[in-house]
Amino acid sequence: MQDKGKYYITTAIAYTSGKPHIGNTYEIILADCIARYKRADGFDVRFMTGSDEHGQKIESRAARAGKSPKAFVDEVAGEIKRLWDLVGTSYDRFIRTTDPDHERQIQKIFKKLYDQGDIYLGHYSGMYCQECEAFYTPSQIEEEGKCPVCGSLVHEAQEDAYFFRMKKYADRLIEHINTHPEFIQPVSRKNEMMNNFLLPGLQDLCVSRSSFTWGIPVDFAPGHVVYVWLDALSNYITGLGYDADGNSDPLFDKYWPADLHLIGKDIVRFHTIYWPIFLMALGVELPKQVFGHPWLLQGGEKMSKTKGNVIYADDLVDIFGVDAVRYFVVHEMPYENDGVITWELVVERINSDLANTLGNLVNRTIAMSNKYLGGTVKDTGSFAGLTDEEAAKAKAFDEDLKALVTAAYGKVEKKMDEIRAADALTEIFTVFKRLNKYIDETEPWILGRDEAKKERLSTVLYNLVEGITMGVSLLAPFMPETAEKTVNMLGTSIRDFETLGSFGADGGEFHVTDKPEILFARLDTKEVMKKVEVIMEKQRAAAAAEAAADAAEAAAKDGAVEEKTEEAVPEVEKKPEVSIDDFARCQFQVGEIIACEAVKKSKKLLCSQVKIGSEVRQIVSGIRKYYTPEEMVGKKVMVITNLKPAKLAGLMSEGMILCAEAPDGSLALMTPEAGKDIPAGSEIG
RNA sequence: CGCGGGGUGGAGCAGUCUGGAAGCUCGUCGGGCUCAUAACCCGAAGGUCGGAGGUUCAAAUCCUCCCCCCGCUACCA
Repeated sequence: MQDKGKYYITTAIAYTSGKPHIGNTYEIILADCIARYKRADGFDVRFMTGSDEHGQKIESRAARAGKSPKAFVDEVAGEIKRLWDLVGTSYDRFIRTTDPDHERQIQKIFKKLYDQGDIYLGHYSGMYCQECEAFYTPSQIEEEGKCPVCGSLVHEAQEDAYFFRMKKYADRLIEHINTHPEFIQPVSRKNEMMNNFLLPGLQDLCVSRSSFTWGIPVDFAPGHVVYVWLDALSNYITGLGYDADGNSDPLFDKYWPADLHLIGKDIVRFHTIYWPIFLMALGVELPKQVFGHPWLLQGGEKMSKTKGNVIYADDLVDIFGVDAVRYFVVHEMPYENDGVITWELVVERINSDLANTLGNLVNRTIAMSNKYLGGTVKDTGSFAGLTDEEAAKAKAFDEDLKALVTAAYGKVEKKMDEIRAADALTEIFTVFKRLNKYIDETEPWILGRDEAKKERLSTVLYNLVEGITMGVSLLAPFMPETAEKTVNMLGTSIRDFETLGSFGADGGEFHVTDKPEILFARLDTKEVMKKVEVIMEKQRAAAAAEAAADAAEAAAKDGAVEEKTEEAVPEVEKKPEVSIDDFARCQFQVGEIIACEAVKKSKKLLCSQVKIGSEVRQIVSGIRKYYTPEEMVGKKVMVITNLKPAKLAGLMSEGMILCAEAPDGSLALMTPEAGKDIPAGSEIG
């Protein structure tokens, strides 16, 4: 095979705070498809992925689990690696930021940057959210001191910290981006980076922390650990044996700079601004390209545990098999917009593309080869037994078929060069669709009835076997197991890409198996959904347990501050004991809702007129998601009536209608027992 | 005027940068075929490309204004 040089591809390293879902796994699968494709295409490929294991969040998760941070990340990294292996990824190294060689290099890099004046000591102050591991400006903080992102409490924090002088390199980076239009992909991201960060002026980046200990120690500054981005991003070079003192491993010299950093669109900024600047400071070449891929959404929404709609790779693989999952995620992801996954969509794709188009094609080809020719097909080149007219038609069919099949590689290559993997798959499947059509054109079952046309029949089936083999060879990087199984059944082998330009490169005779296996059986959505229900049920239970633990932890940390938690089981945070007098200060009464309408300016609020004894009060409630204005009217509800009035979405609210909140967040009104006629205004106590 | 992403035949999308016959997959309907996994092949119906203006010989594509949907943000007593 011809040598096209080296190709170094990386994925983002996964954060070891929990199990990655299929959206995260997509990135690894895509990277693997590219890596396998490049290998097959003649490149010397190095493919690296791994896990990001430091930080305060992990420190506290570990503490909660009663484990040391190392034991905790060992477990999670093991889980991540298991998933990556499960989907068949062919990485050359799975790097962990806790690997000793990585840690040692990070310390040296930090020292080097400090010594040359790129890093300086300063201090950081602001409101800090532990859950997000981020500081927020006062304007971002919600009332009650909550984090704008995750809603947990933020703390006033100040700490000594080392900073990196970003401005120093900004002009060089802008120049680089302008002169290398391929550097940031898709291009829309490039404009975002330029307009939002680079052109307004970069802020220095905090690169150390002293408020927690689970990180790589800064060796010359006790109490400081290296903060996430310098630590995590550097994996791309430490994983190749980069050495800050100039004694890098030959691997580094060979594979760096990276040809492609494949990452999610949310971390484009770090990879196209901070990472290149770090490299400039180190005097190391910049990566050639950063591709920020879109997200895979569950039915149009982000996957979240509290919504209970997370889809995991292992569950998908259990039900559909590895290759079907790989096919789905790669095929379904558009280039720039987010893709959608639902269980139903997976079934649909598998049935139409994998079972009907590919599986059935292979099956019918093998069946006919056995039925008519005893399993041996060969290119006879003969049109014996055909009329001149039939022969002419036959020739035209063959030529048309061969033209399409031999052109496929070029088309796929072009798509893969642009990292348009979904389009590449589509190109490959047009080959299989064309082959199905060829069967109808040539009608082998009719040829099979006439002994005189047997040679032509053999050629037809040979063309099919050959065409499938060529198509499947292109498919192999995406669906390795399927490709292997198919060529085994056909009695052929996976072809080198460089042979795909000509038809019949591998000889003129094949022997297909007499025991064909169904590659992809058609699936019944209902059957699949039954299994899915079981999985989702399990997941909800697990999420409930985790959320309860989170809530407990938050409560322990913040003291008994009242907080609306999202726990999924009715394990409610305990409040401090109150005296009967405290309780007696609250006044609860029965109210009857006499009118109710949705609040225009809000999505969540209902505005009710509530009759309480002789007065009518206006109360605004956040229950629109669970009750319509119509069904509210006439209900008798429990109201706290001496609550200080407040303005909500511009409307006065004089009191609060009490509800019970179920684990999933849904609400139910508290109403007097059915059958007892309690007048509106009655006191509850 | 909070930020961002969208609105293209029943569903999901491509096409928009670089104007030039509206395309793909699924579904529906009709036909063909019987080798095959009720699969495969052919054909048809179905869209004023969110709306209104404008530029142009020509607009899904460029310009202006407006409407709607989805995230984020805020209200959730």
